[in-house]
Amino acid sequence: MLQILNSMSGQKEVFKPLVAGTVRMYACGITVYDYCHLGHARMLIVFDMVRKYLRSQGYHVTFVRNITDIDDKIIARAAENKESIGELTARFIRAMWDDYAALGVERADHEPRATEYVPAIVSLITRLVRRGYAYAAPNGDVYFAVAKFKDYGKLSGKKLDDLRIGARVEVNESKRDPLDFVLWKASKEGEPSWDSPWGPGRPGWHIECSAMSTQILGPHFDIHGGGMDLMFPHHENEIAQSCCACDEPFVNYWMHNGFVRVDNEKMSKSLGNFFTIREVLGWVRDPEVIRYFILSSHYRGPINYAVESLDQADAALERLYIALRGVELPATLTRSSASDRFEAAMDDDFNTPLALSELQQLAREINVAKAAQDMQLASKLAGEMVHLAKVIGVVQQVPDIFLRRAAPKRGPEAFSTKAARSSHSEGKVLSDAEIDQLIASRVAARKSKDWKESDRIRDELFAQGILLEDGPQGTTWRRR
RNA sequence: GGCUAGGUGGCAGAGUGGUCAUGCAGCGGCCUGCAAAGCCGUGGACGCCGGUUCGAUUCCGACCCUAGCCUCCA
Repeated sequence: MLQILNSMSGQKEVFKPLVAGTVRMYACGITVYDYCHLGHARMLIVFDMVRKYLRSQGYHVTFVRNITDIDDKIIARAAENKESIGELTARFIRAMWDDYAALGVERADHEPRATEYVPAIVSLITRLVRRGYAYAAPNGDVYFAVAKFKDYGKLSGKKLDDLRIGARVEVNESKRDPLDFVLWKASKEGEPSWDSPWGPGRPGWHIECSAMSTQILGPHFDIHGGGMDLMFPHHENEIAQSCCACDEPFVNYWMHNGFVRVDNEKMSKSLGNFFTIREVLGWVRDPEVIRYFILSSHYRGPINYAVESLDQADAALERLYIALRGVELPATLTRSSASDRFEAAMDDDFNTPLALSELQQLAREINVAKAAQDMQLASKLAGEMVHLAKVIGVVQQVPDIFLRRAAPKRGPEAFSTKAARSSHSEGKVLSDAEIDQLIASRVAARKSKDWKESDRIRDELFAQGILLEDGPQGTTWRRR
């Protein structure tokens, strides 16, 4: 029985979909004006994991992740780069998809773009104006009147009066209440614009998500997710817009993932202390390492980026792959109590660290079976492990492919954003054939008990990052 | 100032009112020509102060500390 910690209530709640057997979920996607960073990676991986797990439990999942392709920052960046907005966003959308592919994050069922939903946005705003929840200001902007929505602040636990006291909102003469937020922005000279009943303009950020989610999933759906930083004001505003426009409850379960920190500070574009996904991909032997790192903490808590954490994830994955090495996967799947424990962990608000520990236990059992020469049992357990791991998107490769991949060299820029970004040259890499040849000479040396020569070759290879292991079936190698 | 998370062994990171997390690192053993990997065993922890309890790291209260949100941000 799946339980989800609902940000709205702050409680774990038993998950009950609106329509039996189906789940409709929406996650706020990316504003495409730069490369995705590790913070985005966490959001992407977390909700990909949620979707995969729900699917593995037999739900038919419709997943929507929007793309914000019109926004102040996009306009500014395009001007800075002297390229068109369309070129800029197309470039970063492609880059984003490459990052998805690398991380094993599946594309959503729908990836609506704000610019393609302007009619839906305009009609939603029209409705809010007609119902008295929004007003057009003299300057051509349209604002949502926060005070008209009784439940405003419920998600983030804020009260309107408290917000007004702490408000750092810039003074804006057009707003009736400083907390009112913009639904439609009158366009300035040279900015992209769409026609509307309030004159040429473009949508505000918050209304996009309401329009796209409602249009695709309906006015009331199951799960809405995003980073913690979106809880206020973005999600709060979405709730206000959607509820006031549709008189429906909007979302049943709100999920928010924690931040990625670096040097104990939130990683963010505005602080400039971010590592992009493509950078970090260059510092791990395999993208699965990033996924394992992200999923080895619970999605809601904070995680700290450190090269050491990547290495720990690498070591943990290595152990799983070493267990699988030399074991044939079975044709049919069998379940043991490990599957029950794995699912119990996932059912408990997606406790991936605990679920991963079940995989580690399975690795031990496989190793024991292998040592006892019980290859049938080892195979059975390996099949179960790979099957479970698939649910969260790790351990999906042939063991030797993972184990023989070279660990990349890292410059100082991998350790801190403060270090200068620099490129570094890769050392010479031995080919598999060369490695096999050296191993063959060493096997010969061992046969004649020439330990000195045997160790010399092993040391030589080790200096190249290649680790030899002598087993009953002969000598195998992997990189470290 | 308001609101929200969180403080667990050398590190990372789960969890629980009284027997085990898990991974890495350490120690002892088995295996190995020696290693590596693996297996078995093992030490080490719950921010601080009170309270409830037969018993609290786990529940309650105060305090200290950290991060986040209150302005764009996953």
